Formats: sequence, C-alpha cells, structure tokens
Amino acid sequence: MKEHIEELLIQAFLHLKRDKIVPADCKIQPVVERTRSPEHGEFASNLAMVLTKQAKRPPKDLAKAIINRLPKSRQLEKTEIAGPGFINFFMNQMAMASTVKEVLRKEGSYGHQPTQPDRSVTLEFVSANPTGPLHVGHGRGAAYGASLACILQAAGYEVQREYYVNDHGRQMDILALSVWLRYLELCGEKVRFPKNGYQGEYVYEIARVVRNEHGDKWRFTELEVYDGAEPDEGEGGDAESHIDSLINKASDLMGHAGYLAFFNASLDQILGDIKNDLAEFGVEFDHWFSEVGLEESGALQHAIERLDKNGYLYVKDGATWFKASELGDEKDRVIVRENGRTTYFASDIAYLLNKLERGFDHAIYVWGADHHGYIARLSAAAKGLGEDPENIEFILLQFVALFRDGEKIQMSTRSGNFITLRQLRDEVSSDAARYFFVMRSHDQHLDFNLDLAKSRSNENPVYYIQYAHARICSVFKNLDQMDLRHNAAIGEAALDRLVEEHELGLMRSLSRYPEVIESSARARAPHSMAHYLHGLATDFHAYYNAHQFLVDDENLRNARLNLILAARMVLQDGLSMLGISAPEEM
RNA sequence: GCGCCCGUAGCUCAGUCGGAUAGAGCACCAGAUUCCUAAUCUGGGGGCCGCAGGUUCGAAUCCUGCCGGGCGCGCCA
Repeated sequence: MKEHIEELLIQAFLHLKRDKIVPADCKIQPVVERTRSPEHGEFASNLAMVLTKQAKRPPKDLAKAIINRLPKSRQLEKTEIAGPGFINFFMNQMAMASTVKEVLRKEGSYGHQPTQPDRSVTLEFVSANPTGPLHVGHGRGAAYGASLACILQAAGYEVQREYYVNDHGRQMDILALSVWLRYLELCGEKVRFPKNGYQGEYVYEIARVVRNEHGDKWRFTELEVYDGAEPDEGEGGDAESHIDSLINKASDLMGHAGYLAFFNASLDQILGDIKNDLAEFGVEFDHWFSEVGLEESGALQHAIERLDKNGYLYVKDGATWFKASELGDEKDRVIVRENGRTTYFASDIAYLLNKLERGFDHAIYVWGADHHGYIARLSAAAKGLGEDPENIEFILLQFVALFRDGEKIQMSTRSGNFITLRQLRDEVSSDAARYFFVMRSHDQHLDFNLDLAKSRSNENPVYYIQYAHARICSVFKNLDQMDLRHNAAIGEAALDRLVEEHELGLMRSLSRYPEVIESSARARAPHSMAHYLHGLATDFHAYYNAHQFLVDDENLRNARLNLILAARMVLQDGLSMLGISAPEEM
C-alpha cells in the first residue's frame, strides 16, 4: 500500500518536471510516511515542502500542483493538503480490506520479501567462551541474534547464523586445570584451589565424568602438584603466573594425552551444554566455527600472509605487529607473540577473512558493550586485508541487570556467582525471557524485572500478546461448537462490511506489518517487532470487546472471521520471529 | 585522560530519513461482564524531551560545549 502511494508520487513528480514547475535536473526521493492519527489519513508526504526551494514556490501551491498530477487510483478515497504543506492520503475501505485478502492468500509469508541475491549475510552472535554455562548476558545476545536473523530473512536476506567457539587459548587451559584439580579432590587429594580458577559447581561435574571414565589414572599427590609451582596471589605471588605454572605442571605430570583428556572432556561437556541450552531457548545456529580449526586449516597463516603481503606487518621485540594505527586504530597490535604463539586477535582476523572468502556480502557481529574497543581493531584488520570495512557491521548490546523484589541482583562471573540462562528460563519461562530480552532497543541497558516476567497476570506483556492469539483460536472453537463453519470465500466477498472504527484500526495495523519487517530489519531492531505485536494485540482486544464476531448475519460473520484469522496469522508469524510460542489456549 | 553508549511522564521505555497537538506499559483515580476467555476493555490526571548555544520553513531527532550515569582503553581470552 505504501509502495502504491510512492509510485503515485513519482508519477506526479515526473509530470511536474515535464510541466517545468520544477527544474528537469531536480532529483528527490519522495518521503511517504504513516500519519500519526487517522485524522490525517493513512499516509503523508512532505514532497511539496522539500521541493519548495528548487521550485521557488510556496509549499501549498506545490502540493496543489502535485495533487492535480496524481494518477487515478482505485485505492484512494481522497487527498488533502494539511499543516505547512503535507499531502495526506486517505485510503478507501476497499484498499484497507484488501490487506485481509492478502494476508489470507499469503498465509505465513505475508509481509516477507523474497530472498535477494546480493543480500547474503553472516550473523555471528553469542560466541561465549566454552568455559562455563551461559549467563543472562549471553541470553540477551542469543535472543537478539536469533530474532534479528529471522527478521532479516523475512526482509529478504540470506542469513547464516554463526557461533565462534574459542576452543583454544589460555582460558581453556585454566578450565582444564580447574577440572583436573577438582578431579584430584574427588580422588581424595587435598588441593589449594587457585584464586583465578573456575569456581563453579559445574567444574566438579566434569571432573566426575572424567573420573567415572578413567578412574584414578591421573591422580597425583598434593606434594607432586605444587612442587616448584609459583605462589598464588594470597601467598605473596601473582595469580596469573601461579596458574600458568600449575598448567605446565599438569602437562608434565599427566603427559600430553592425559592433559588432552581433561581439556577435551571440558570442551565437549560445556559446549554440549551450551548447545543444548540454546536449543531449549529456541536459538539455532547454522555453523559452529572452531578457533582451533583456523589453525589446522591454515586459515590463520593465510590471513597473516595476506597482511604481510599488503605491507601491514613488522617485527619488534621478537613479536610480529600489525600496523593497526595506520588504519584507524589507536595503536599497533601484536599478532604473533614473542613466544611464537598467535594472539586471539590473529584468530579474529583469520576468521573475518574466512567469512568474506566464503562469499558473504556482509558480516554482522553482535557483541556485548564491553567489546566496543575491538571495533576499531577489527575494522583496521578488514582494511589491512584489503577488504571493504563497509561490509562489516558491529552491533553492541548493553548490559542486563536482573531485578527481584525491586532490588538489583549482583553478579560476577569469576566467583561463579551468576544467574545462568538456564536458571532464568526455568524461573520465568523461555517465552517470557525471549520477549523481555528483545523488548528494549539493543543500545539501552536492560532492566530485567523477574517478578514481572514470571507473573501470569495482566501486567505481563508476553501473555497479553499470546492471549490475543489464544482468544482468536477460541473464537473458532466456539464456531465449531455452534456447528458453523468459517467460509473464507463468503467472508472475502463481504469484506466491504468491515466499516467499524475497530475494524479499520485492525486492518491498518495489519497493513503496516510489511513495513515493520522492513524497518526492523534495516534498523537491526527486533524491539520494534515486539512493540508492533503488542500494538496489534491491543487493536484486537479492543475490537473483541467492542463487537461480537459470531453474529447471525452470515456475510458479516465470515468477513469478521477473515479479519481475525488474518490477525491470528500475523501474530503467529511475528511471535515466531521472536522465538515465542503462539498458544491456542491459555 | 581518551573513546563508545545512554539521559523523554512517579517507574520502565518507544519515537524510522528532521515534520503536524511528544506516545505506550506499569503505578494512581473512576467505570464496563445475562454476550466469542476479565490474562480483556473504556475514560482521566500526569512532560523544562538533562542544561546551554547553533544549523532551518520546522529540532526529542542533526552539530558544538557542559552536567549526570554505564562500559572500555593488555604480547588476556
């Protein structure tokens, strides 16, 4: 419908040029937007106002000239000039009702764009280190990324959902060590658990699994473990070097195979748990990308060579540096450390190159707000690789704070004192969690009210939307019990009977759906979809209270059923994009 | 210190590319059900859009400065 108005305006604009009212070289993109209130019709355009300067005529004259040149349209009731020079477009009832027809004809694909060939995108999100269970912050990333992926697909993008697995590096070593120490405890050894080790209860779980499988095969005494180790922070030493010395000790005592057993058991179990957790949250990935794989496949070397070939590498103090400062970053960055090991950043670069070489037009990264310092760095890397940084996009999610009984819950990852995504889902349900995570703009801090999210009451917006869907289903059940059938053909023929304010309002909301998909995809804003669905539910509930659907008049009844069926389809489709169920009864 | 994000009703937040009288939910007050689910609906009060300048036909929106809050600035991952 909006496109139709735009088309009319483009035609009128061409006529203006032909009639020399505006210069022939005048170029302008007419802006058509929804009006704020039906008093102003459905759509408004500011075309006359933006042409004022070039045409050297007052906006109202121009508006009149434009209206006189609009092609005839069967959808238009009338046009008006309003305010400082807006052209308001009033749609007729038939145009409004045609939305219902379109929704029913297209069913779940109403408002969806066909996949465009130049719109392939890789969307990376969550990518939490596999060193422990996902917490609520990851939950926001998961809900946001999964919803955005669906919305982008509906808007015509081909989307690959990726999770980058940091299965390499020091944090994994610390985890493997932590598991080994807990394993020794289970064997009956006394250990002094390091300050910077992973403290969570899940570490015992993994240790238990290893011990069940291998018994006391890798048991060593306290004396053997701590012999020659650096002192911990509380013992007058440095926490980091203490833990490094213990990691080395673990390898020495157990040998590579033994160490690997703990390393792999940790990775397998935690990654398995994460995958399971996300699946239960309705979040699926197309690709789990392993950091280790980057080294094994030679992608890491390939990326380093590319930077070198482009002249962006140099050696200083035994390390290999990337000239990031020449490409917009604040300083140069180490790629290969003095000890010969590559940095995490090197893997990031290799992964980026890999994404682009797989042929994606666009790469989106969804990160926590604490990562914003990496944007300049990775953009610099893109330039250094000879790629267009325009094709790489970073979305930062602000933090989540949980509130219970009006008080903020304090969390810290290191101490193992955090609320996991799984606990949150158990407490408030996946549906509520998915909605609450995306109900706010991604650049807003999120105050997550646990009491509200789990309340089964009218205060909870999730249930409000779901209830609208359930109510519609219920109407059709009642129809069944009255031994009546919904006849969509009769309904379609009688759509001109839908003239009540509430009906026009509901149809107006339905007609906006394609625009909502488009704009929330463009703005990377699943929250606008959430807001839209809430508004659609409001329109439906108001209609429900104001009018009876199951009336004796067969034509009117079927027309109304067509309308609410269309509403049901859009509610269902929109909820599914947000990963929220659409229950048939509540 | 430098960089990024935020500041809109009592609270939590929408507000698209600058557009008409700045909106929603919660809370508060007053009402609605012999009728398809009251997890619903109707009405009402409530605003220095952080502050000060600038850009223009027009600014919550763009620019500059300031104030307040959050986050980040490793040969860590």
